Amino acid sequence: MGRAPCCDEDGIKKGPWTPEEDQKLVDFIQRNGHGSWRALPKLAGLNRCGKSCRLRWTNYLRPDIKRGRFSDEEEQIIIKLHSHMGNKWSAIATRLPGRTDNEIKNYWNTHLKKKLLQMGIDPVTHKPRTDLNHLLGSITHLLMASNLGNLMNPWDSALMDAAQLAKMQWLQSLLSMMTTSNNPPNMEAMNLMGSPAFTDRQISEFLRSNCQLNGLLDGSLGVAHDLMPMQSNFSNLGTQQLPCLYQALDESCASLEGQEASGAIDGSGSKAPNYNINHYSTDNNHMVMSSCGGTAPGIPTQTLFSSSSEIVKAEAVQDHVNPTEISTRSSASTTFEGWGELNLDDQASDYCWADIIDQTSSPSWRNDL
DNA sequence: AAAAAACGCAACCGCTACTCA
DNA sequence: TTGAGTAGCGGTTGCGTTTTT
Repeated sequence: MGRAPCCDEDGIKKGPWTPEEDQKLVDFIQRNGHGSWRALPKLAGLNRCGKSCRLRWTNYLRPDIKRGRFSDEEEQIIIKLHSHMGNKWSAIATRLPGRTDNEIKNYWNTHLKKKLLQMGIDPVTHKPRTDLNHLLGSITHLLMASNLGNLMNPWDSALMDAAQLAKMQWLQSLLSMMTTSNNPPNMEAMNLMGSPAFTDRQISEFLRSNCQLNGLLDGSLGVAHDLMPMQSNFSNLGTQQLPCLYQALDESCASLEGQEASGAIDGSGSKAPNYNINHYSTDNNHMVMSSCGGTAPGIPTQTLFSSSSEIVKAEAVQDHVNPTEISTRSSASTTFEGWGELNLDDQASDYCWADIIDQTSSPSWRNDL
């Protein structure tokens, strides 16, 4: 090509438009039409490039532009059209009179995308989010809650009831199966998880027969087995309540992934960690384990390291835990303040369970492993 | 009350497609 | 057919505003 950009001349103004410039542009176009955009600035007495004038006119000054909030109907139209067309903003804009492609694009990126994510819908594919990463995130979220709760009093079965304990143990084992090559998924277990209703006794039995043999769980499993089995009908949960769960998960993961390691990890800073949690995620074919320490739930800092199928050998940096215990331990050596903010029995937790069970019961998920 | 972080939007940048000589 | 000029598109950035700490 080699053509010089239209706006690289010296002295051409850039940036926000002033009301005076707007008025000049509007007056000129109303009198003469825009004609050639390249010639327009000179003719209109504007020290702007033609491209800038065109954008200002089409995105802001055009008289038929609709201002204000997008209606629910408009939102639905955008979502529907985007599911068919993707990021074809100009094509979408032709179906929404008075809205510009730029406005729709901005609205999509700042509002609708988040909205879909919170509804558990992938904004790119417009299908439910069922990826393995997300599942791991869900599991990790619950494990984090589990670990934090146990720090308070790991042996108090009144506070960590049988159902909760069984769930957490099961999660640990599930995670191990997903991340350990020599522990292929147990089909019996998968069938159990896929059933519409199962009891904690069933979960407990499964754990006892499968996981303990593999050295994945510690003796605390018996607590769950010996207490009254509570019926857990996870699959009956409504999907309309998923948004809050996904939001919580996203926020949780974002806070984990966005933080840099700091003095809080090694204790050199003023804020020594008073809790520790582990976060697992996948990075292509590698497991990534994040060991996190912080002073309050929701704002952990992290150290990141990865190895191929060897997370159990990864070093637990900040609390010096025996590496072989990483996948099974349910408590940390340090104290934790503010654990009460994490309630394993809240609705979000249950929806998370529904999500996990739903996903792990599908044949495709098993194949992924 | 001040500082920091998050948010939202207008404008810009770079690329591609189209037109025309 | 080729290449210059132009318009349009989608991604990204910068900055003012709002919210949170």
